[in-house]
Amino acid sequence: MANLARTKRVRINKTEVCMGCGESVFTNDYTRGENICTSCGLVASDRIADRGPEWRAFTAEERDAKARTGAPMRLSIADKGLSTTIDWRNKDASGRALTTNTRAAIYRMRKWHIRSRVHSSHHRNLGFAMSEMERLSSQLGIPRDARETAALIYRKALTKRLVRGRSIDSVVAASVYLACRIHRIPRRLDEIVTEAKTNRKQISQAVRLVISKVNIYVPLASAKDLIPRLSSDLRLEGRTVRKATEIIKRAKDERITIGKDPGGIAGAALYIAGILEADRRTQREIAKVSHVTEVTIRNRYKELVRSLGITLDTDF
DNA sequence: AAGACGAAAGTGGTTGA
DNA sequence: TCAACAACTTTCGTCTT
Repeated sequence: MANLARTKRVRINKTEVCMGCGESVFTNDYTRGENICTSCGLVASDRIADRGPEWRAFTAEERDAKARTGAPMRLSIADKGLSTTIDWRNKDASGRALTTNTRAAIYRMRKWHIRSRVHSSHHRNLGFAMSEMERLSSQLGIPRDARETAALIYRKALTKRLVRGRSIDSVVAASVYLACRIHRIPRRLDEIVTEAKTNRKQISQAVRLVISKVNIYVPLASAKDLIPRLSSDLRLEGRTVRKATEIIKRAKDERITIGKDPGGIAGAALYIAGILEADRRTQREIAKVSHVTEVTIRNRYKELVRSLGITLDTDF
């Protein structure tokens, strides 16, 4: 009876109903880490946090037994955030100075403790890699969970000895890029390249290597995932965005998207949707935000119109 | 004058021998 | 390792709004 009001964890995604207008039209804007209703523009946070513990306890003993403490384990810290350190001060827990004998013992312990921590090249490597990864993903605004995925990919690559003979930076950049793909965060390789410490060639080599040798499923970049980012850059209206999404879905079913630049497909879909919904943008504007040329937008849009049988007559 | 169109030639990456 | 290839880009003259 007492626990009836327990908060439920709620996850909002495309299938959820908008609290603002009641329509079920959410799209995820992973670039900005938000969910935006395509009908009324309501922005909802990804999750409504449940601040309470996930367990229930009915007696004091039970509570004590179930309580846990400490920071969560994180893969993006070289030692997963679980290391112990030995203080440099020669004082005991209550602040008293140590005796000469104990001090010598502590000194030896400290020495070996530090040595063992950076003992293997593996750990040393991770130390460098994780700080670079933190820098890179902060620079690119990558959300926490994608960073953890990137860290996991890097660890796998390292244990498979893929970093040998390659720069740490290139494998780090590749891991971050792949993590974005897995989390469907639209980041082009070029965006990673501009912030990374190595060149494009090395990074793309590392990307291919990791895909082939590390056992991870990396989905292909899809036009659908680009829609939220592009449409908000173009300030398109909700109905246009929905129309574009529909066009992409149909194009995918018709299998005409294979091997094509997703930017071109997404751009063309938005162009068509703009005409149909009287919310038009020029090919130049769209080409600019989609990072393809006007010619590509044109080719894709001609192709889409032809194979989907879309008529662009707006006056009726 | 801006936007759209399409032809032609050039570029970088993938694939298969 | 090389050539063939598809997709995409650059450039440019022309047509449309």
